[in-house]
Formats: sequence, structure tokens, C-alpha cells
Amino acid sequence: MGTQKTVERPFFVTTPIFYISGNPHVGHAYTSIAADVLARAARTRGPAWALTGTDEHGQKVANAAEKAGLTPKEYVDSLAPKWQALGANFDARFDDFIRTTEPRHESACIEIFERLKASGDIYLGTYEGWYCTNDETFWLESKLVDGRCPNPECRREVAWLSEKSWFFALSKYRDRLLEHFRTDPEFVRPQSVYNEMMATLEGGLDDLSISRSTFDWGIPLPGGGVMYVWFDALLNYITALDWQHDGERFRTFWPASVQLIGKEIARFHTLIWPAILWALGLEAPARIFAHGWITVEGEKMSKSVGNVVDPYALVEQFGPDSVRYFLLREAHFGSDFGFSYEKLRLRHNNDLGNDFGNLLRRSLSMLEKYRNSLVPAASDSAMEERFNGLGERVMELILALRFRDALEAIWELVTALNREIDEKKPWVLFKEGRMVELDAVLYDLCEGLRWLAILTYPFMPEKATAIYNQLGLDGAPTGDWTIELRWGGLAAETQTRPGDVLFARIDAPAAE
RNA sequence: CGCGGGGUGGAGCAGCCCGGUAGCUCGUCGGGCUCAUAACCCGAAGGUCACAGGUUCAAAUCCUGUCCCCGCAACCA
Repeated sequence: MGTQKTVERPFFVTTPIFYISGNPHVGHAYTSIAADVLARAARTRGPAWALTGTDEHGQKVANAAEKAGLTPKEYVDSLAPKWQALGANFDARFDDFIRTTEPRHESACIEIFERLKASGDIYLGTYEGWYCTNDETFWLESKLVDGRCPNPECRREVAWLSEKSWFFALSKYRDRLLEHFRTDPEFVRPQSVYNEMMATLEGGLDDLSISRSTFDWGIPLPGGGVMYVWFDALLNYITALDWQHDGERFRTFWPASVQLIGKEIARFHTLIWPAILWALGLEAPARIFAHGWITVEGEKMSKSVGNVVDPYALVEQFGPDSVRYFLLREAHFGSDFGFSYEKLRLRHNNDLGNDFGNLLRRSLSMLEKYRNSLVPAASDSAMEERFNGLGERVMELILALRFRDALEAIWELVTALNREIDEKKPWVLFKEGRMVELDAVLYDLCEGLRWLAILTYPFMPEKATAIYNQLGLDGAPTGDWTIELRWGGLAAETQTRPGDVLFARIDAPAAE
């Protein structure tokens, strides 16, 4: 089972560090939410660490800063808080947020550079290619359009340039990468990305130029030039753990359990990154998972197309938990996913409002009417047998990043409880004075809801906690599932506290 | 011959790697219930799994070919 190695040791999950220029959109939130769900689930069973951050070097940042009339440092300092706030807006709690301009990162990067230089994995060579001075970019001959810069807004003439550059001996690691891919098919997920990277590998790898000398916004290298932004960016995953001083955090959490990425950066993470780690004598991450893109009406979100969905507006209208639920329930993690407000609204109303929220409400309402809001004593229940393996199943699905399947499994319990009410008809039992039967139903409802609070917590921490509290339980449902998820865990005489509607219905916007 | 992803009941998707009753959500139709957020429960209709060949006792699933859609310069998960 591929999930084994991700659960038996301290759990470490990362998002890519976000390139700081530009604005956060739902896609960034999507990655952060997924990482948060993994971390929250993992924390119920042991130590877990979630890392995110910002990628702040490079030509584009320097250009943008200049345009804004700021130094690059001032510029990135002004933007970083916006990215830190992104996770918080969706209740994604990271244990650390690293910025690549921090001393802890830069100094570790230099040390890595020096070490690899000493070992021969980094060497001085010559970088040649067609260079567009306007874009300050090298282009492959095959990309040129009529021999000119392929950027449609540029299209200037390019010049053949050759400069001294530091190289990372990537090609040296090709065989080991091939071997690694073959022996561990779970290393890169989903399958489509694995296949594509495998094909790239089979096609051969070139050494990677890792220094730039045409601009200076980057980590300065001894002897001049700056480190290529991608090389520096990848290193964040270990510099943040205090690799440099062989810190306890590093020793505890490396190698990473799951590194989440968007599929467009798979090459860097699945080929270059492991090679760098091996060059340093470290282990590759256990798994790299590339999720799909959120598309809008069939197109990838992009600023130029103007179809970017603003994550803050979504949170404001639906709340963080509904958006979290929607993205993970509706999308097949790993495939592209078509976003629409209407789908979000329907999930919010149907799954969360009608099925789940309403279940809580009707249950606690009956308990209030018939039993003064006091939980009856537990008795034998058919629910126990049917659902006793649910926690294990859901945990396994979450750690396998099958979020949708996990939520579907949880919803089997939601449906079963709603059906239980219909079949047992507590209002009839009450009228006829069949109190033993009534108590049995009411107990199952409350206990089932307690389970649901625990199971949905990683996905919807705020609402799950609210449910937990309405059930009369204090704190948040973050306990160890193997202990908490035993039918009968809810104590008799617990005083429930029916509260507000959890997922208020949201009506469709009026037709124009 | 550039690379890759995809074409499954009205809509959106799973299943395909490891062939063997085609599954989920929404929508539609019919019924039940009244505790509840006009919510809940049950049942039904509806699919030549893009098309054509092939392999097989058996193919949505494997192989070959064809058609159509979408990504692959930049911003960027």
C-alpha cells in the first residue's frame, strides 16, 4: 500500500512556495486547503508539519519592483503579507511560512551551493542560446517565431549569446531517477504526470544552468552572479526545516510525506529536486502529487484571459468551510476541474445545508423537545456494526489524497442518519410513549453527529467544531480517531446546546 | 507525423493502470413523512461508454486506426 510510508512516521506536507508577483487566486487556495486537510488529518495520529511560503527572487520580481518605484526588497515585503493571509482566509494553518529572502534560506542555499561545488555536482560551464534582451530570457531555437522572440508582445530580434554559468550535474542522476520511478510507482502521482515525467526521463536530461548574471535580484553567488530562481526555490523545503544546522525539525520531518504541486511545475519537483537531494546525500520525498488546474468555462484561469476567480469574494459569500468542502468534494484531485459559482452554491445548499446542517438541526431539535436536550444512555445499535471501520477508511483515503472519495464515505453516515430518522419516526415513538426506542434513536443521532464532527474536521474545521460544541462537547474534535471513533463514546446526560443554522441557504442570483 | 489530457444517460463527473452486473451528484417523474434550513426518505425513467476494426469465452476497460475538443509564449496552483 502506497499510504503506508506516509502514515507511519512524522508527517510533513508542503505546498509550492508561491511566486510573489501577482495576486492569489482560488488555485493557490486550492493547494493550501489540500495541504491543510492532510495536515489536520495527520495531526490526529502524530506529529505533523505543514509548510508554505513565497518565492521572491528573479527577474520578474525585479522588474515589477522597478515599475512600482520600489527596491525589490521593499516590493516583496509589501506583498508577502497578502500571501500569508491567503491560507488564513481559508482556515489553512501552516506551521511555518518561509520567504526565500530570509537569511535562514539564503545562507543555507549558499552552503548547499558550496557543498555541491566541492563534490563536483556543481561546475562552471558555458551557457549558450538565443537571447532576447528585452525579456532577458534565453529561448530554445525551436520556440522562436520566424527567428524572433516568441513572446507576442515582444517579437524582437534575438541574439546568440554565450556566457559562463554554473551548472548542476542533473544528467548524472538520470539513471537513478529512472530506477527510482520504476521501483516506486507511487513516487509521482497522478499516473498521467508520472507517465509524462517518465517519458521526459527516457528522452534524456541535460545539466541545468543554475546561475544568472544578467540581473542581480537573487541569492548572490561567490564569484559573482545570482542563483537561478528555481534552484533557490526548490531548496526552501529543507532550508525551512533547518537543514543547515541539522536541526531537530529536519531530522524529524525529512523526507517529506507529500509534496503538493501544480502539474505545470512537475518537472522541477520530480526530476530536478530529487537529484539535488541525492547530490546532498539526502532522501527524496516519499510522494509528489501534482493536482490539476481549476478552470473556468473550460479555460485555465489566467490574468490575461481575465477569468480569475477571487478567493476572498468566495470566502465572504460562502465562508471558508463551504469553499473547502466544495473544492475537495466536487473536484477529482489530480484532474483539471471546472469551477462555477452555481456548482459551489448547489453543494453548499444540498450537501451542507440540506443533508448535513439540517441533520444536526432536526436531531437536536427533537432531543430538545423530547429529552430536554440531554443525551440518553447508549444502547445496542446497528450503526455500530455498519460504521465501525469508517474512520480507518476515511483516513486512508485522505492520506491517499482521494479527498472526494473520503467525503463520499463520510456522507454515507450522513445519509444513514437522515434515513434513520425517517424510518424510526421519533415523533411517533414520542407520541406513543415508546421511550426506550426513542432514546435509542436519539442516541444514535447524537453519536453519529459526534462522529461526523470528528470526520469532517480536517475538511471543515470551523463548522465541525461548531457541531461538536452544539453537541455539548468543548474544544475542537481533534482527537485520535482510533480512540474517538468508537460507537458509544458520547456520554449519557451530555447537555446539548442547539445553536445557529450552520449552512444558511443561499439563493440563486435573480435572473436578469 | 512535436508532447500531453479528454470525448460515459439532460448537465457535471467517477470507473479504464489490475478486462466479467455501467457508478456518483444535480436535474426530471411518481410516492412517503412532518422532527427539520420549502429541508428529509423511498421508487422510477433515461446510456449503441466519440467512431471503425482487432485480441478475448467476455472490453467503457487491452491493441490499431479515424474524427472532434482542450492545454503546452507569458502571468501561474
